[in-house]
Amino acid sequence: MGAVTIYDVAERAGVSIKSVSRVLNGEQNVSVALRTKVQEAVDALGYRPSLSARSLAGSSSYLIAAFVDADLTIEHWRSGRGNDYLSRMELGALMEVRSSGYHLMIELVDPGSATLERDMSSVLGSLKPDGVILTPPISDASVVLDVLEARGTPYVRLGPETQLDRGRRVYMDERRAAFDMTVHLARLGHREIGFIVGNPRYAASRLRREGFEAAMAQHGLAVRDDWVLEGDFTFTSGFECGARMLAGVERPTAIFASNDDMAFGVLQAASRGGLAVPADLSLVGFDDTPSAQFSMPQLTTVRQPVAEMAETAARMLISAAQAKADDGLERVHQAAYTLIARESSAPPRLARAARIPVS
Amino acid sequence: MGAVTIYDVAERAGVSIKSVSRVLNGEQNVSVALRTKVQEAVDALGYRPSLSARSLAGSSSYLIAAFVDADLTIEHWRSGRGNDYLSRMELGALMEVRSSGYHLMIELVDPGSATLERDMSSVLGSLKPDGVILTPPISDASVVLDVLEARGTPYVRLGPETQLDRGRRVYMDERRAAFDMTVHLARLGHREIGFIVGNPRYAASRLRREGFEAAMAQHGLAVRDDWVLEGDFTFTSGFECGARMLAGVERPTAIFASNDDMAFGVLQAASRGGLAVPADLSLVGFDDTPSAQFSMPQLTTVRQPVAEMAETAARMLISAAQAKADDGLERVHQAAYTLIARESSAPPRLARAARIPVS
DNA sequence: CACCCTATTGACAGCGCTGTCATTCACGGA
DNA sequence: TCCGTGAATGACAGCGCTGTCAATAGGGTG
Repeated sequence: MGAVTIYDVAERAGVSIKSVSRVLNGEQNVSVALRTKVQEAVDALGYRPSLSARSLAGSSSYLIAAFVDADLTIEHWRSGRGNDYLSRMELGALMEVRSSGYHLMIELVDPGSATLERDMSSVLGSLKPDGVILTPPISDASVVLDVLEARGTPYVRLGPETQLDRGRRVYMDERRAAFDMTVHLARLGHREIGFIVGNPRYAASRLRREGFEAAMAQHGLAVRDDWVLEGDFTFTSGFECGARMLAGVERPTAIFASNDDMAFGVLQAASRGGLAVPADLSLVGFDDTPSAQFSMPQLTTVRQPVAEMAETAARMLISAAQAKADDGLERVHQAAYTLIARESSAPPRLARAARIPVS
Repeated sequence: MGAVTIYDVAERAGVSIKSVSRVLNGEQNVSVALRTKVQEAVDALGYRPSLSARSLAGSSSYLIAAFVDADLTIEHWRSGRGNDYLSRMELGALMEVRSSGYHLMIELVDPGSATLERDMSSVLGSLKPDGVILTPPISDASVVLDVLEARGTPYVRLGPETQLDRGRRVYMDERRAAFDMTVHLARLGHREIGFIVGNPRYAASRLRREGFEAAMAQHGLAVRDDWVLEGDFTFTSGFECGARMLAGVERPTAIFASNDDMAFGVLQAASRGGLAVPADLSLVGFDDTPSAQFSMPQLTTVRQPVAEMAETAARMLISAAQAKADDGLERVHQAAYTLIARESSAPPRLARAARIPVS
């Protein structure tokens, strides 16, 4: 009943199990005749090697694990909301992994756990993954890197900020993307630009802010303290920051939120305050969440190619697992972002008067 | 170096490996003294049994697989968009699986493949999962059910429509939810209600439509053919259907889209046509995607507890795997939906004249 | 022709567990 | 006293592969 083993294949092909194994693993020094015989038997029987037997006997497990922050996941789980980043990451990893005959396993990691080191060892010990993908903010958990290195398990960090010399990484130039976005606003004619910072737990928050500030400086624009507010990447925090920033007599003509969710919060706040976007206020975000295309107005934002990045990460790990020598392999990959200008950003109204809401 | 095996534990505890195994698996007839000794050694060494060895030697693999439609996934992957349903499903499954020491593996299945049967056998053969969660539209792929049954692998179908007697299932009463939503509109005073059907590939599309029609009938409202349009669950299709439905001289005072994405499409179309929601048009969706809270107006919709459903599914599978006898286990579970009334639905304007856009 | 090499194939041990069967021991009844 | 019984533990054989090492067969060389 589907329980086809290597013995069945060997018997049918009239060869030893080792030869079957050789063909399956594409080893050298296998005659064409053998290869064909085995291949035929494999096809006829619909044989697929058992993952567990392979990983138990050999040095590779054909498994790639993705480590995801447990807190973040629990938070999403509680709120009943999906995680777009995670989902896109997975899609990418899945596509790559699948085409190479590997499997993907998602593991939750709690970087705050007192027993983190032990937890990690346990997971790695019981799974023996050939490679691990670290997603933010795990990418920067140095204990995790330590354990991984101690075990010699190859890993790729997605969007890490610290200790950039450790391990492999795939990242996007967040700083420059934020810079570009700010320039986009400046070019439209905005001089009074507000900024909403993201969750300090994520490295990206700092980078985006830096990019913003650098661009402002370069264009000779003042960064006003009361127009740089701290959010935490949630809609609610965006709403609050937006409301606060727009409440004053003086208010920015454009707001750059560190992510789309917060931008939607600002949009809501603006609309409550009777301000039209982009007529009265230009608004831009970051991430290109699905909603960015559905919102009214559609949101100008930066698209991060998360799926592609995960694909690259998976590919790096798989080639690392397959290569005998560890050199000559790509260790760092920078992914290209895209600034997507949609409806929510436009030139500011020229007359100051015009900025007073009609109500 | 983390490579702790059962032998190490046995040695440290001064017992046989079999005893360690017994304690680990909570078998009967184990003295308290033994249990404590072993437990101590396990803790001290930070031991975790190897997944592959366990699954190779024993009858269970501690693995739950989720089968996901490959086409759908590829589509999402291409568009660079995450999959909210999938993400929520995973979160739920992950939480449950994790608390029981199981692992979750996502596998893509192409139900249209000519070699589907073989593919399935291969995957099941190489993974040997203790249970499988089927997501729509795989839940209704009878070949998949066949193979699963032939191998005796327990499975849970999420939201299946056909062959309801097969396997276990966790579902939501889509029909009744759509019924309730329609009643919600009728109670607000709407008599001219349009409907946008979902992708025919999904069973839910039919059920939602039936619920709509039943409610209309019960309230003595006419279902107009030109106000029931066929979409495919995408924003674009919603936009098109919406535009078409709102273009005529006569147009509905409310539109019920079979999912949120299409509702957003309608919203866009309405807004292009100068219609305000909900003043000129009430609009409701289905799914409660994240955007539903961020949109303006916020969307009235039905929340499907996907994460909970997946949790339940995982729990069913795990208890099935652990139970010796297969009886007395829950095989069918109905999840509760929630109708979330937000800003996008309101009473229709009374005067017909008022429905002409001000432009 | 003896001899060394390389290409090809097979035999076999073992990876770290679980399942099966055997062993031991204490206890109770005939 | 002897035997049956059940509880507690251990010995050992695999699960289905891969890694290692041995064996065999050509092929070229001096």
